[in-house]
Amino acid sequence: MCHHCNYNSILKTSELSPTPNRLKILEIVGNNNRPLSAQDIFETLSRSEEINRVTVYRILDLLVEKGVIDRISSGGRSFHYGLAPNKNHPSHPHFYCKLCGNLECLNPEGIHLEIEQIIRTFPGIIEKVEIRLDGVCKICLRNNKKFSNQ
Amino acid sequence: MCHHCNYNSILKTSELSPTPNRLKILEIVGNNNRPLSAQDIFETLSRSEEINRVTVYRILDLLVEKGVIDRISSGGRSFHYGLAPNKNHPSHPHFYCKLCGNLECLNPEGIHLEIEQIIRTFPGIIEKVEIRLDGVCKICLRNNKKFSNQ
DNA sequence: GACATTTTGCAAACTATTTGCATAATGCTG
DNA sequence: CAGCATTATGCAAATAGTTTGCAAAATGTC
Repeated sequence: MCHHCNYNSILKTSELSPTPNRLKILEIVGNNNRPLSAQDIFETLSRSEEINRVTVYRILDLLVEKGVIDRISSGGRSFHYGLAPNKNHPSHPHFYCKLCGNLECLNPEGIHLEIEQIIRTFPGIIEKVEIRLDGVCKICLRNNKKFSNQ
Repeated sequence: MCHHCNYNSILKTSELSPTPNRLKILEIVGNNNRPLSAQDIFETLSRSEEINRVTVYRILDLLVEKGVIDRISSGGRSFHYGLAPNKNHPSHPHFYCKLCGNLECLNPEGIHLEIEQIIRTFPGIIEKVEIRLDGVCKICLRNNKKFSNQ
């Protein structure tokens, strides 16, 4: 969730004209506290607008390409999208619940990743690092006897 | 790649009867130095055997469920599969090349992940941690002028 | 206002994976 | 070893998520 971002100017500085659709999709991604799937975004937007699913995919691709948002592996079949790390939003790990399929953001301070050695010695280019924890979330744990005694 | 594993006994201790197909799939996964997609495994196996793609998927699901192998998010659309961490194979990060789509294993010693605080305070169950670096691999870097001056 | 460019929609294709159901193989009991 | 239950596999079709091709609509430019 971002209260410091001017989405309009983010689009402009990324060489993207701020069309209504782009703006709305970026707002949905940015104002959410967890990475959303294309389907999530499509459904959210469809509640107030007429928009085609393909348009959502294309805008998401554009935003990823320009580095405005990140495409995140959910642990399930679909990609999820969240604001790319910047000064207001430090890079952070995610948690994927294998039962309900939800993806949530974890506190960036909880994790210390030392990776300099790899970056220094890796023969290619490293552009981003993704850390994901998989398991069962609090809610599914409560609803699921099977896991409650582990 | 595993030279210390007796796949047959791994299957048995996992309550799985060591059918020829299961054994062959586990061998392919275990003897490879990078996580493979179901398609990779299917193609490899098809060179010597008649096997159905669905059987490959089902066996992979079984092996994941029993904890013999890990299902790894590749960064692309398909899942990849590698031996689950054990005493011979410490958990390690992966690198995904966004150009060629290959996934490779990185040295486990290159990365230090401190995660105890999260594990201690997380209200659900954490079963596994996945670290993936994304970028452009050495080979694609060489073949791709576009990236060679970064 | 005419023309070029960009953005969106729609239908259809495509990739990876899963499901349902039938057959084949295997294991167990007497 | 026959009969039966269980497990493993195959095949066709369905599904989920995403991408592509092409045409229409919207926008920007002179």
